[in-house]
Amino acid sequence: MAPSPTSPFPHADHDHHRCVAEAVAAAEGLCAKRGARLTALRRRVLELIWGSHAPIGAYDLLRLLSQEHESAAPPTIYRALDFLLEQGLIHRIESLNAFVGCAEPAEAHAGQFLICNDCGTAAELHDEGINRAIARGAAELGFAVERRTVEVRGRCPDCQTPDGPTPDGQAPDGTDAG
Amino acid sequence: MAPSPTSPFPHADHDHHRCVAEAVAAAEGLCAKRGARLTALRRRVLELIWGSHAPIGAYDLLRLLSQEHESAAPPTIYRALDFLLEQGLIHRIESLNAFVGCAEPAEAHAGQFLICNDCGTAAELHDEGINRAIARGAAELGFAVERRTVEVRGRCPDCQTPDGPTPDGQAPDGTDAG
DNA sequence: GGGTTGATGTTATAGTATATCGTTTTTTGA
DNA sequence: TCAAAAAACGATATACTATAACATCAACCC
Repeated sequence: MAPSPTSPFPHADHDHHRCVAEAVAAAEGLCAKRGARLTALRRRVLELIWGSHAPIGAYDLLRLLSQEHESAAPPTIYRALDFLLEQGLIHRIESLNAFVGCAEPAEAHAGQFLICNDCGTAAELHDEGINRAIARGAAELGFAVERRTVEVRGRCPDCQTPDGPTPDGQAPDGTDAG
Repeated sequence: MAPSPTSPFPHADHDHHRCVAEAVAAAEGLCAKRGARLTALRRRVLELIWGSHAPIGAYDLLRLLSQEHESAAPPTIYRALDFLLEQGLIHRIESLNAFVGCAEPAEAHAGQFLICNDCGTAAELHDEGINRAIARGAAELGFAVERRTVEVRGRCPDCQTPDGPTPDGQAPDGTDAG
C-alpha cells in the first residue's frame, strides 16, 4: 500500500525550507495567542529541530546552535526544549532521547510515532483506534491513564522500495540512521 | 474498581520472595532449554530486578550489586542487562531508563506497560487490541512494523484509593516514585 | 528609580551508556 | 589431556544525556 498524498512521511522533493517556515509561523501565532514568549533563541531552536527531518538529540542541537551562538551550553538547549515541550510545539521521542517538531501544535495531545530504522524519519499519528485500545486495556485493570507513549519502529514506505531509501534519506546500510 | 485476582499489579501482601524465586526458576529453565548461559552474575542481576517492585535503573542495580560483588562496574551491569534483554527475561522502560522483569519470558513480545506515577510499579500487558490498532494505523501509511513501545503513565488501582498508595508502595507525595 | 519577573550566561555536576583492552573461564575438539 | 577458540568478566576510560546552582541581563510595572 502506497502512502497517501497526506502521508506524514516527508518526501524527498518537498519544500523543506517552506515547511520549516510554516511550522515556525504557526508557533509564533500560537505563542502570541497564549502570551507565551517565543524568544529569538527558542524560535531558533525550533527552526533547528524542524530543519532536521529526523528526530534530533539535544547535543546535536547544541552543536548546531553553537555555530552561531557562542554562549550556547547544555542548559541553553534544555531550557528551550522545556519551553517548546510545554507549549506542545515539539515532542520528545523516549526511545531515541531525541526531539521532533509537532505536526499539530494547536491542541495538546500525546504523540504516536512511526520511526524508520533506515532513514530515521518519524511520522506522527493521531490514531484514535490506538488511543481507544489503550483506554480499554487500562480500564480493564482499573488504571487511570494520564500520559501515553507510543513509539513504533520499522521501515517507512520509501525505505521498503528495492532501491532503498530516497536520496533525501540516509544509506540503506543504516549509517546515520541513529 | 479493585483489581481482579489476576491483575498484573502486585499487592502489598503478596509473597514477594516467592515471586522472585519463581521468576528466576523460570529463567533457569528457559536458558537451559536454549543453551543460554545464565551465569551467577546474570542470575543475581535478574533477582535484583525482580526484587524491586518498580522498574529499576542500571546504576541503582549497580549500587545493590556492589554491596556483594566488589568488582562490579557499569559494564558489569550493562552486559548482564544486554543478556537478559536478549533472552527476553526483562524489558526496558524507555520513558524511565529503567528495567523490569518480564512476566511472560517464554515467548518473544513487545512489552506494553501501565506505569503508576505514585508507587512506580509497572504492570505488563499483552493486549492484542492495542497491537491490532497499531498494526492498522501503520498499515494505512505503508509502514512495516518491527518493534513497538507502549508505555502508559497514570495511577494504578491501589493509588486511586482515598488512603493513597498501599503500605508497600511509596508516599503519595511522589517521593521515591521516580 | 526600584522592585519584580522571566530569560539567559556560566560553571559544575549528576545520571546513563559504551569503547577498549586485558584476564579468566568455559567450551570444543583433536 | 591439552591447546585453541569462544564467551564471560575485570578494569579503566570516555561518551552521551540532563540538571543544579548561582550570576547577570532585560522587560515590565508602579
